[in-house]
Amino acid sequence: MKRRNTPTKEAVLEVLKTAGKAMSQDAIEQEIHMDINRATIYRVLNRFCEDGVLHRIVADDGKQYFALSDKNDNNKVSDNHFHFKCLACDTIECLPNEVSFTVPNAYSVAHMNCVLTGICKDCS
Amino acid sequence: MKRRNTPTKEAVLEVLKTAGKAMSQDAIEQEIHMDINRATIYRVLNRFCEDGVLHRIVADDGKQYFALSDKNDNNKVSDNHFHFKCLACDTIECLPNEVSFTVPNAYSVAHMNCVLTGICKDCS
DNA sequence: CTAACAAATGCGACACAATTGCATTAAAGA
DNA sequence: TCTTTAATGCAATTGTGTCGCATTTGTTAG
Ligand SMILES: [Mn+2]
Ligand SMILES: [Mn+2]
Ligand SMILES: [Zn+2]
Ligand SMILES: [Zn+2]
Repeated sequence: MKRRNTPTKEAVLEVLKTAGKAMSQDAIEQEIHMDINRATIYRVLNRFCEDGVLHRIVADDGKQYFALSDKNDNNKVSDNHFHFKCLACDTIECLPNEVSFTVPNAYSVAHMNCVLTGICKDCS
Repeated sequence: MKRRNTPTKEAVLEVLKTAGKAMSQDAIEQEIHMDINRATIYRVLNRFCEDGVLHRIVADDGKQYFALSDKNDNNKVSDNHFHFKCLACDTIECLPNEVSFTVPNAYSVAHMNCVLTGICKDCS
């Protein structure tokens, strides 16, 4: 079960670091200058999510997008921030703003997927 | 462009009213005791969303769920509340709690899709 | 009540995202 | 260098949602 270092892993991570925004599998594949199989990219992305290196955002198009995770002090993944999808430039990004919520009694929240849609700073 | 009343429309609405929670197309189809085509149900649901009768939630499984809209005073649809997906009973429901957010300067928000996941009151 | 128009439906095909089984390749430690 | 098994490529598969087109049916005008 120990993870191995592979060119694919590094390439995927590099693309996401450079982009600085959330990306889908096909967007990543386009940016990678290597011929890597679709399924492999998905597997790499899923493993990164399991390991807390990335986090997954599901947008209202039903597609999965992936972005780097900043782990906090406790090495715990935090997906507790809003995401923003721009209707103009079609970019999905992590906002710094935390999701603050209250839920009715006896509900407990394990994780969240919150996407705001509108016009981003670059397109306004 | 004027809408017509059909048995399908009424059946779909009835199912959603009775359920009192968000449902996917296939869940609705199972609950309807009529043989209605998949595409037709989708078209009915889409029309209801256009008309503000329903609103659409995209969960983190990438699927669309539909729930009744309470229109507010101005007859405007409000999807600005949290949704909750229970990991135990697999139910998706509208929470009464509003989504309050702040976004960085020059961002403008048109709509939102916020789903919290965890354990609901019935399952805790 | 009937005819005419167009909205709604059924059916099949399609598009697309994501996953899976299985044979093959290659990373890492001994 | 050898062994182990994680990672990959490929093809097939699953699943959701949409679309074109012929047909049906709700609505309204006459
Ligand atoms: Mn994020
Ligand atoms: Mn809702
Ligand atoms: Zn933008
Ligand atoms: Zn529950």
